[in-house]
Amino acid sequence: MPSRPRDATATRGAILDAGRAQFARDGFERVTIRSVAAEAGVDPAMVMRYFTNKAGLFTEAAALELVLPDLRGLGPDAIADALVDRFFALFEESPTLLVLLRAAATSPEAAERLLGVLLEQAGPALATAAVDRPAERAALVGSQILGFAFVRLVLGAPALAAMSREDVRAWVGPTLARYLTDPDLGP
Amino acid sequence: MPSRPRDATATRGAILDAGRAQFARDGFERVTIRSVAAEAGVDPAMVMRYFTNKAGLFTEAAALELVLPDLRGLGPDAIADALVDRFFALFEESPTLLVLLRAAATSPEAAERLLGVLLEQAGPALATAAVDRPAERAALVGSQILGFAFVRLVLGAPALAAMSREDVRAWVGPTLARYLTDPDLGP
DNA sequence: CTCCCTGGTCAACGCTTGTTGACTTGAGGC
DNA sequence: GCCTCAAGTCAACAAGCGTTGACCAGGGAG
Repeated sequence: MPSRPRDATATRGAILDAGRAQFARDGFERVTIRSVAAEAGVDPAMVMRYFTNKAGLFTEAAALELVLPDLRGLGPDAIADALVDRFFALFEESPTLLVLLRAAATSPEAAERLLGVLLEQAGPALATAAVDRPAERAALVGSQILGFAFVRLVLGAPALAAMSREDVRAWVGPTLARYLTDPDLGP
Repeated sequence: MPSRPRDATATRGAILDAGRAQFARDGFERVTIRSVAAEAGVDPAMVMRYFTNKAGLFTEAAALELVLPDLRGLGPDAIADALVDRFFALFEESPTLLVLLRAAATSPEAAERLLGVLLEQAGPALATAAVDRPAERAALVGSQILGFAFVRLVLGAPALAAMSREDVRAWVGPTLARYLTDPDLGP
């Protein structure tokens, strides 16, 4: 056994990383504490020590801050580009949003958390760019972003999976811009 | 005990209905054969008798035919209205598509099935209305429809959940129309 | 060197799950 | 009235799960 040096924060981090990776791949229920511990090279009891629960591990693995850019004063095209770039980066830099997206489909708690992210983080930021009806417009932007991520990353549709960041900008950017700024939209 | 009359097709149907309802509410893994049997008022062994497997029950509960309308010769607005109406009805008349949407998030097999529905059923029908790049345009339409359903039905966002069919037409119809028919879209 | 606290191990528990096989019951054909 | 086969019941199985508590070890402080 290599028996790594004893380091609480390191093993805690290893468990959290392994958990996040598995939650992103398999959702909540298919992930077992034993499989997370195995991937982290750790005893299953360590998971309980640091996260008390499987739910506790998930809660921490799914903690998310969108940190959206300031959209005030930008034109429709610039808004769209900024949003596409930010979400593109968000999905690339960490699997956290994918964790939440996957789990939300089968867990009411996770769904509520993702809805909270949408309403409390994305909502206010997007509202600053909406010409009217900010709740509807922000939710529609969220629906297109999540739907795109779902079909691209979860279903793995080739037509969307093959798109580069520039492609995504060109294809869905205008939709996001219009959802926020088109005054003729809505009933 | 009321002891209903012995009727194979009736109990089979009761099991299938209960299974579909629970899969639509909870996804695949949270549903247990015992809970389905209980809701159907039947012994758990009956589920195995008629569907051999939990997977077999799911396969049958998730069988889906979109039956999209013929879009050829329609203008952009008519195309959008027809699509919104059809999917609105699809989600209302049966929980099957919701079953597939929920399960796809955590099961590769279900994801492949939903992707198959998208590529083999929605794809060809939508391609008849696409000005070019039919694969990309059809997938984008699918992403917006599934994303809308996800945020409305799974997350339960109030702004989308409160929309009537006419509201949905007015808000997302133009997006669907442009994804298919806007010649300036894409890279 | 010795204490002791923290990080880590181990084996087991109780429970639920999918699934099985042997059994019982009911109704229609002779 | 009885026989038979389909429909339905019952109890149990093996496996996997989350979780627990008692135990070991190792390294810095005195």
